[in-house]
Amino acid sequence: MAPGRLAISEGDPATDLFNVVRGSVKLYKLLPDGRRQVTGFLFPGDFLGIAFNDTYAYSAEAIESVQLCRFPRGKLESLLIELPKLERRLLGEAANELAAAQDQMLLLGRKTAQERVASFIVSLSRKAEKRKKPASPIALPMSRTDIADYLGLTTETVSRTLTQLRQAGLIATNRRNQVEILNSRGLNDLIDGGAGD
Amino acid sequence: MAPGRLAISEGDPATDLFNVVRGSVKLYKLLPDGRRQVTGFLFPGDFLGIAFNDTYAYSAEAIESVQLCRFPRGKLESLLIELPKLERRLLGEAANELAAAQDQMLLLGRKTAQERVASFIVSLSRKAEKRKKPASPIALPMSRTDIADYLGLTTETVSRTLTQLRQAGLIATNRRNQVEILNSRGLNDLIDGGAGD
DNA sequence: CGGATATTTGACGAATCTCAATAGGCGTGG
DNA sequence: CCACGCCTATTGAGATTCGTCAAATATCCG
Repeated sequence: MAPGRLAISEGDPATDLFNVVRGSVKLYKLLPDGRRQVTGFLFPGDFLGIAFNDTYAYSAEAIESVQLCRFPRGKLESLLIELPKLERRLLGEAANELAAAQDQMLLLGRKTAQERVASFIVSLSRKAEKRKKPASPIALPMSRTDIADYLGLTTETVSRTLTQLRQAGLIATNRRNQVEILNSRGLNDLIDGGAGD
Repeated sequence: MAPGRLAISEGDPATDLFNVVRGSVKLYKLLPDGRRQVTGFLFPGDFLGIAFNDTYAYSAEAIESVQLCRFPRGKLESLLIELPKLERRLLGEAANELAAAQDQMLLLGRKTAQERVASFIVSLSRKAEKRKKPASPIALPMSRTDIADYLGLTTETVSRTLTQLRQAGLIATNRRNQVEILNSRGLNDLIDGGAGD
């Protein structure tokens, strides 16, 4: 699936469940006037479309070229009955998403721009590690606009904040949209106001 | 359980699952320096402690005097095996929480103070309806501080915004922490920038 | 190499926060 | 039943962070 291609659309009937095989995906919700909130980024191994309601709660769009593994909802139902372990697995996935959502609420409601960007970088780094990838440098396949809409900021503020972090010697930015973590300790201190306040 | 009493604490082993029988509960996360994000309010019928991980992701505190129905985790496991329907029910609850969390991310990341407060009032009104209670007037059992920490604002901004909505003729405030919705249409227009922008 | 797009940087303004003071509500005790 | 005191909510004035608008620079790709 090509970059920019829509996988699912908010409000559509939730007919399928997907698993990301390759590439990355962004999830988002829109307001009528175009304001956008990116609610998450998905990477290989993540599930897409965990909606036990009738319709999807958000839209999903490919960032990089993406390969998805599709489970039609109907077959899923019977699969769940055959494989109770799968249901438990999905339940676990949902719980993880829920915990991530709560962290994100804390970020959006109470963190400063600097704390948000630092949190974002560290969070991507940790996710990369979980996928057995190096914790640094980490790729930022999404645009500044996507990051801004994820962090509740503007692209300008994201850009300025990255510059600050770079000037503070905490990170370095590669030309290939990669971020290298130079001072992991310092970055972690920033995340929840432990220092730098 | 008396108001202010802690039901579960962030990071504690997730030993129990609760159902709210009577009263209301707030869920929240804290930053080390005391900043707080309220991630949700629970009312009768809602589940508390849906954490399939080892530990709770947030703390929970009684707002009004609360009565909880407790399911020890161990018994729950066997219950789930006996009653697959319960597991499905929990899955549904988790999905609903997830959808609510995404709405809240949109609110925290992209809505103005006025839109946040209007959204909050309407959302409480809808929840009240689901519990077969009148859609107006609605009780606000939580303090202004709780509301502010839920909406990512300060108590002062919440207070000022309520005053604005009152002066605009959209709501009336009872002395008993109740809000009456005078102009439902107007309030709904505010929620996602449909008008008033 | 050149045009289009994305990112960075700059100057200014606005929404919200902070700090401070006032007013209102509620319980206790006279 | 009313007065006092405490706590919460409201209101006000000024500060600050972040957003807006605009321009410059970098990157991508044909």
